[in-house]
Formats: sequence, C-alpha cells, structure tokens
Amino acid sequence: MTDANQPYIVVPAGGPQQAGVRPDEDLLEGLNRPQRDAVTFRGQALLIVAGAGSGKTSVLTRRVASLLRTKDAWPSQILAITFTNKAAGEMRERVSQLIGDRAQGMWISTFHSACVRILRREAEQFGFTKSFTIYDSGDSRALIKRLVKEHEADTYGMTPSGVMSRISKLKNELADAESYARSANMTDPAERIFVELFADYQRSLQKANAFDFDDLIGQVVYLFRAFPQVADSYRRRFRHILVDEYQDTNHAQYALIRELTRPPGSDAPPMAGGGGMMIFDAEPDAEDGASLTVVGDSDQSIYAFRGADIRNITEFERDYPGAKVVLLEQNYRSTQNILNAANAVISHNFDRKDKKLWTDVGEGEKIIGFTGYSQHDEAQFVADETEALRKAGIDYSQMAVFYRTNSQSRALEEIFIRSAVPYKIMGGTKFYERAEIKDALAYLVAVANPADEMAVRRILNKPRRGIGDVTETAIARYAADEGITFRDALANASALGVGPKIQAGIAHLDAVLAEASALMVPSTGELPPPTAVADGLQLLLSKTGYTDALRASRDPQDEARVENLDELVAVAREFARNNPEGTIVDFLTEVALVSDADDLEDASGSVSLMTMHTAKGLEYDAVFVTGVEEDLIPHRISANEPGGPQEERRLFYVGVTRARKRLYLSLAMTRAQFGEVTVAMPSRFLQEIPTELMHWRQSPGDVNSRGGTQSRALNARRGGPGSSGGFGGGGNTGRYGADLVPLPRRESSDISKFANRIPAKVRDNGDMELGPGDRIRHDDFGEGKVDLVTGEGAKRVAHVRFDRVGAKKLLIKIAPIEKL
DNA sequence: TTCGGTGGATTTTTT
DNA sequence: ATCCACCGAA
Repeated sequence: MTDANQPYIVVPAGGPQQAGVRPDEDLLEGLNRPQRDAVTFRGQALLIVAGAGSGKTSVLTRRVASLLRTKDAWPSQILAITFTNKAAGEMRERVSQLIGDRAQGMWISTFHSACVRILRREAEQFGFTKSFTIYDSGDSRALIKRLVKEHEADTYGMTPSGVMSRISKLKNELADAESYARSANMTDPAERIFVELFADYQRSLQKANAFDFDDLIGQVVYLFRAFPQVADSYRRRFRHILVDEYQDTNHAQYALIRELTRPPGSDAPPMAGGGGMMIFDAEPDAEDGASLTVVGDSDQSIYAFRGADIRNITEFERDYPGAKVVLLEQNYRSTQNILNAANAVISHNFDRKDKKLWTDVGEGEKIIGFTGYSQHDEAQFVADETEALRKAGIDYSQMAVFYRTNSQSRALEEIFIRSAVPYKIMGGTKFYERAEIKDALAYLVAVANPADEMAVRRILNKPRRGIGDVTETAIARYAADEGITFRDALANASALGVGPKIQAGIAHLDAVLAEASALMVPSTGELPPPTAVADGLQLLLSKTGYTDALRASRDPQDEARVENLDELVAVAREFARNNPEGTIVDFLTEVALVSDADDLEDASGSVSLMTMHTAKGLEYDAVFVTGVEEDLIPHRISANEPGGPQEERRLFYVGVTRARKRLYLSLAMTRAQFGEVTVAMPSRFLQEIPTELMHWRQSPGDVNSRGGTQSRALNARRGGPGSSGGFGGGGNTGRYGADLVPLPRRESSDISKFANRIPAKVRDNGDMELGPGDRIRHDDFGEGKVDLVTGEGAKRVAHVRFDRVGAKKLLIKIAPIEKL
C-alpha cells in the first residue's frame, strides 16, 4: 500500500486535530484502504464486514488503540466484546502492545463475563446476592432433570435435554415462563406442564441465588429495563462499544447491545414515587448513545443452533440508520486455491450477499484429498502426513486437524499415539466437567453460596457418608419445616431422626464446611489472604476424606482423579498469584466462564485437534478437515432443520478458510458408530469444489472400485507422501501402499471417481408450487403428504408427513423432492 | 444404602 | 462402544 499520503476524510469527534501527522498514523501502517477506514471512522455506528482472514482482529485492535491515541475515548469508556475468553485475552494483549499500559481500565471480555461483572455489582437490586452461583449446562441439566421427575413430565415424552434446550431457546428470545404462557396453547396439557417446569426452574434458580448461562445475559437486559437509572450509569460509562463475531449474537445479546447504545436518560419512565431525578449538566455528547462497532461475517455464522440470529448482522443498517459499512475482502491468510475452494462451496448457499475473497499471494498448492477405508485408515493418513510436513519444515504447532463431532477425535487420538505424533485436543472433554472437579467446585460453592441447594446436595454423600435418598429427603423436609436453608439444616443433624452414624457424618460435614467458610469468607469483614481459596479447597478435600477415599479405591481411574484434584488446587494457587485480591467468588466465576478452549496455545510443539466450531477464529499453515462425509458434514441431524444444511456449509467453509498454505480434505468409506460399521458417502461439499483445485491421493472411487473395505491402518506402514506422487485409480493398482510401483502421473481428481454419486448440482425447486394436501416423493423419505407450507421465497418450508418416517420439515428450494 | 448387573439409549456443534 | 438408569441382592 502506498497511499499513506492520501488525505483522510475523518472528522475526529474529539476536536480538531493538528494538521500534519495524525497521532495514530503509525497504527495505520500496512493496512489497506478499507482497513484504514475501519480504524479511523468516527461516528455512531460502524459495521465491518470481515471475510475470513481479512485482518479483522488487527483492524479491531488498531481501532481501539486509535480511539485512545486520538483521545476520542478514555480506556474506561471502551467496552469490547469477543466470543471467547481467549480472543479477549489476545485482544487485550495486542492493544497493550500498540499503546502500552493504558489498556488498563478497558472492559475487554465476553458477553458472559461482562454481564457477570454487571450482575455482581447490581445483584442486590433484584433479590440476589453478590456471591451468586453460575450454573453451567451440566448444572442446569441436573436441576431440570430433578424437576422433570418431580412433575412427572416424562410421561408427556419430555426429556431433560429437550426441556433444557426449549428453555434456553426461549431465554435467548428474552421470554420467560409467563410471557411464553400467554402465547402458548394452554389447553394442551404438555404445554401446561412445560410452562410449570419453566417457572419452577426459574424459581429454583432464584432460590439458589444462581444464574444459568442464558440468564447472565437476559437478566442484565431485564435489569436495565427495570432500572433505567442503572442502565444509564453504564450508558454514560461506555461511550464506545465494539462487538466481534456479531453474526453469532442471539436476540438477548442483541437487546443488551441495544440497551447499552441508547442515549442515557432516553427510557426513563415517568418517575414513580418521585425518586431522585438525575439532572446532568449537558456534557457535550451526553445525549448521544454510545458509538457502536460490530464486526462479523454472515458466511461464518455457525451458531444458529443455539439461538444466534444472522439477522442481527444482515439488518444492522436498518437497526442503526446511517451506519457506515466497511467491507474487508482481501484475504491475508490463505492461498488462492484454498480461497477458490471456499468461495465455490459457500456460493452454493442461496440468500447470501455475494462476496469473494481474494489474495495476492498466488495459487499455492493444490488441495489434497484422501479417502481411507476406515476412520483409522484416514487417521493414519493424517498422522503420516503431519510427519511428512514436519520433515518439510512445518512445526507441529502450525498444523491442525478438524472434525465435525467430538467423537471423531478418538480414532485420531489412537493413531496419533501409535505414530508418536504429539497432539493436543482443544476443548474436548472438559477438565471442569469431570465429576471429581465438579464435586470439588460444589464444595467451594457450598461455602461461597450456601443458598445453592444443588451444590450442597451434590456433596452430601461424596465421599460416602451413608447418606442416601431417605436422609436427603429428611433434610429437605426439616429445612422446609423450619424455614431454613438446606445448608443450615445440616447444622442440626440430631433433629433429623436418622441413625447415629449418619448424624455424625452430617455433623462432620457441617463442621468442615464451617471451618472452610471461616477461612475463605471471614465474617469479620477483613479480607482473606490470597491463598485462602487454595488452602480452603485443600482443607475441604482432605478433612472431608474426599481424596483419601479416592486413594483407597482400587479403581485405577481414581488415581488420575486425585491428580486432577491436585491440578485444580494448582489452578487455585495460580489464580491467587494473578489476582491477589481474588475471592472465592471470583475464582468460581473464572472457572465457570473459562473453557478449556481458552487455554492459550500451550499447544506448542503439538498438532491441534478440535471441532470445526472450536476452530473459528484460528489459523494454521496446514489444516486437515476430516470426515468429509454425508451425515457428518453436513451432519445428519441438520438435514431436518430449516437452514440446517446451509449452516453446515458455513461450518465447512470456516474449516477450510483456517488454512494458510496447505489444506487436506479426507474421509473414510466406512465408519464405526455405536459399535456398528456403516458405509459412508462423500460429502456433497466435496463436489462443490472445482476438480482442478484438488489432487486426490486416493479418491472415493479408488477405494470403492477395489471393493476393499478391510482396514489396514493398524498394521500397514506406508511410504511417506514423498513416494506417493499421483496414484491413479486404475482399479488394479492395489492400494496406496509401500510396495507399489508409482504409475505414470495421473491425477485422480475426476468427479467420476465418486463411487456414490450424489447430485453434483444443487437442486433448485424454488418455483415448485406446493400446498396443503399435495403428495410428494422424497429421495430418502419416500412418499408423504404436505400438511402446511410456511415461509416465503427461498425460505419456504414444507411440513410433510411421510408415510414411512413421519413428520419432517423441508426447505422446498433444495429438498430432493418431486410433486406427484 | 450400596453394589453390581442388565438393558436401553446414545453423538452436533458451546459461552 | 460407552454411559446411564433401574433393579434386586447383600
């Protein structure tokens, strides 16, 4: 870029700048024109449409730095929201690199962390205390499970997870039980039960002084709406709000941002009871709402399943009239071949603004395809290839393997261990979801928030104290009779009418909890020492006999559990070191909100394994996208949901665009699931990639034409990729193996190699006329009758009752159907 | 109350 | 294949 001398058409809000050098000139170095515009724009609303790899993070951090440098904002006036804690950490890091310590005082965090911060301050306003617990999805599920049982809702076919996801969806729409009940069909007994469950769940949370994940957002919105003066204090504080990954925000998050960007004082209702009206001297722009910057890419929206609403970004200009829009389309990450493939695939999504990524780094290598006989075979290919790449000078830490579902990681792990390839699984089975860790944390919660009955119940009989269902119920009854909490009931073991042994057990538990409380939450008002949390945790684990019980066990897994607990204590010590003032509540907040995916890249020296969802926002020199099969990507479950297959395509797009130099797409002909071997078909997405971009080491046709299905991954040792030039799929060549004579170069990228052909062209039934009563035939589901057609245009959805497989919803435009 | 066995369901993605 | 809920025996 050589346009550094072009005049900027920028009017800094903070007053006239000196002619000549801008104070943020150095921040613009190396940026292209649109990127500069995005950094320097000053105004109410800015939408940055940032394609994959277009330098979005760089732009965002520089924009923040620029706001500070030009004195358009104080650090405390900035609120930057990212999707993960990791992204927040990186952003903070990069901003301080640009402008130094002034980064202190900014709020850079996730939606959830920011909301917790607000809720902790304001909790007392609406019936919670500062030390509220945060329920993760496991906790919510446990609670809902209990309620489902109590309400005998299972007789209506309700499952805990079903109820949970419905509640979550509703909360994401800012609905509560009451508002839902108003629109629900309350003559349906199942609906009535559900409403009761929902209400009961919410009451339980309130009683436990707890918020679930969704509440963290939703309750802040309620808070702001119910207490305008509280909202105003945040509106006055945050003058610049920046939101990353805006395409993945849900309605509650959208509403939160709307609340925050309102002009202060704008929604003060007629003051009830003459409460002190706040008069502010007209600070220059006190009447304006905060300036809002959102960054996103609708092609990378992959969280609709959990309530993300793509319209938040597509309709941004309508929501914020006069918004400036900046498009970043130049890609600085990948080779043109990779981008062409990505563009080709994503262009199959209709109903999207056309956008083409481009780069000036050149074509690069072809995309390598490989088909294994089994998932192990596929994994062996990946392992061999990582080895070859490392020999070619690429560090393991610059390689990543993606898959659609977590369960696919197993085969990869097995083979990686066998092949001695160092790897790290990102965000898989979570450390904080292990039973022993949850137990330990429940002990801490019992101390920090005694109102949380769930936590106390959880630890009641861990380790074994002979307390079973009967005793638990007795405690609950006693607590209810006396009007005290479940926790306090423990202090009166003798009154419960249970055996002496059990009484002693309860009394002991109560004493240990009390001792830990004295240590971690001194009632004298003085601050506990920084080590209090770690010490208290250790005290709880040893004095309750928890660790001893594990050590005494014969189960070999229990040894690992003890190690995990040691690890947790170490985490607590580390926390104390980083936060000398940190309380037990702060610690619990951190572990509730920090996920393992946030572990900064201590993946040094190892290959990263993760789901495609986790991969969002990351990039690697070499990327393996595995399991590129129908029913996996696109996932089978998505097929029935309107918009599902398109979201899957975006997910695949996200995976592909993570690669800088080399991209591998692999699949297996057979895949074992539920212990059964099933035949897999190549994903339709493969056929959306122009054949000339790919080089198949072993195409689906190669594998199938030999009819071989035996897996040889576990004993075959192959030649490295160096010896495997271009094996053609002749049929008599044997397999890709060590003992083969390379055939004359013949690329097997021909689409005819696909053994299981799936329609290469995307169907377009856009103009099919369909109405209730029509009969149709579906390629997979057979014949059925249309009940109802909803939606408009490209989004028309047919609700069909199939003769064989029951009711399905189909997107008419693309479903493989014909009218009969 | 605990333990062990059996049968059934289970796997989409995550702050 | 693996995890969980449920059941009957100690």
